[in-house]
Amino acid sequence: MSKRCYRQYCSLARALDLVGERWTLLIIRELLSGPRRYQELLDNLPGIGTNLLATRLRELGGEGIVRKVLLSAPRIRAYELTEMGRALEPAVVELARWGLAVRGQPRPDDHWSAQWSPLALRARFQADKAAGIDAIYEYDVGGHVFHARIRNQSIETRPGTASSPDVRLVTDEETFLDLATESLSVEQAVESGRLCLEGTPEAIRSSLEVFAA
Amino acid sequence: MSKRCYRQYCSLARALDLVGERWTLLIIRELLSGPRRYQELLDNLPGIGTNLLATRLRELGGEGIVRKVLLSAPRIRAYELTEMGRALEPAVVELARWGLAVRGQPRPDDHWSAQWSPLALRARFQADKAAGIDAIYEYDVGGHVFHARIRNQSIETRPGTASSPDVRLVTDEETFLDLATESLSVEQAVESGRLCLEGTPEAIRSSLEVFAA
DNA sequence: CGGAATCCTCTTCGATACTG
DNA sequence: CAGTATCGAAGAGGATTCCG
Repeated sequence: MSKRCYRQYCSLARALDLVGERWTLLIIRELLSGPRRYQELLDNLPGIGTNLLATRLRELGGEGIVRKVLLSAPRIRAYELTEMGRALEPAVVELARWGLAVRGQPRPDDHWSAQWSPLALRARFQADKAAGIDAIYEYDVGGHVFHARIRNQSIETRPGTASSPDVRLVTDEETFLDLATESLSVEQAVESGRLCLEGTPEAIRSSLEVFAA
Repeated sequence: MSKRCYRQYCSLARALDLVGERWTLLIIRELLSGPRRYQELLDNLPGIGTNLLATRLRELGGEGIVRKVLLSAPRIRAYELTEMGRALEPAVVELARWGLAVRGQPRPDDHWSAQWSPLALRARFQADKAAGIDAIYEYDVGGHVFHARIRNQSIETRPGTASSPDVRLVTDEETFLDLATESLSVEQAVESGRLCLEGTPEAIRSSLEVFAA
């Protein structure tokens, strides 16, 4: 009757007992950028099936990884990560970092969302190249705005604008994807007007270098 | 007829397409400690079912994550990680680190193996407490010997003895497990003769502190 | 209308038995 | 010892229906 599990006293096996099932870590990925409503999750997880999403959310709720909340303003129901859920972030980032090397090029019917940009940036972040950098970079990818704070050779990302970013990067979704897949260089993107970079030349250089392939 | 996948251009989703299926990351965990033969994998993964192990190994082989090798001396077949496979280590460690907080106590029929001790140590390793430490610790857990090298606030573990370790820790499997679950303190274990620690008092103190809960 | 539970089909899993 | 074959059980995916 109870959920399938590995029956091993190993912290990896226990972690996988809780979040190792199909779709679970992708749900966590969605919620890592903030509370989301049921329909938003369905939209960004094409193929999941409504029953499975409901089941996963219930399980994650029971395990204390996700909780239901009422967003203020328009009081609508949504799901958000608990502290235990947010603690999965390093693991998610490391998996994504590994995935970078194996992901290849997009396939014709691959889904893609600008909401994944913060995770993509964090996966590409290279701590060793960030020594001595203390800066805030703001990104606007087709209207999805977020910013990253680089400090102590680590990175944090948050939704929304930053108060006084050292660099602002504005582009559309297609260009950002082209940059991510390295089918377009930053120089080409700027020259063709598809990418706008604001900041001192030195700050811009740093902001690109810490994510260099 | 190809394998089930998420059809998302996201490096996390791609990673999970390759290693997100049931048992896969546990197979990787086993192989992270070195080449293993088919039967060894079956023994340490109770419940996996021989067909599923064969299927996973075939898939991982096709993806370039695992390869078959012939061990020298007695020429026996075994499986080992490719470089791409070993690159999963940080992700596995981060998942295990998260699992530490949620794993609870062993359940009656949980399987446990001393071979998981290196991973357990790495999951508990606290980089911030390792500043200034450059040392080698050797562990003998019921005859399973491995050593850890701490340097630059990072840890590496390898099977076998070290040439001149700063600390040697010798214990039996049960005691190591009791220490891991924190149902026994190091002091109690030493007093009762279940744990033997060799090294200078300062080195011993450090060797415990970097893994402190 | 958004948020889920139900139903049904297909795939995967797990256990055992079997083979090179 | 290293797998393959088989089959019942459980899980996944899609459409539809129900609930508020």
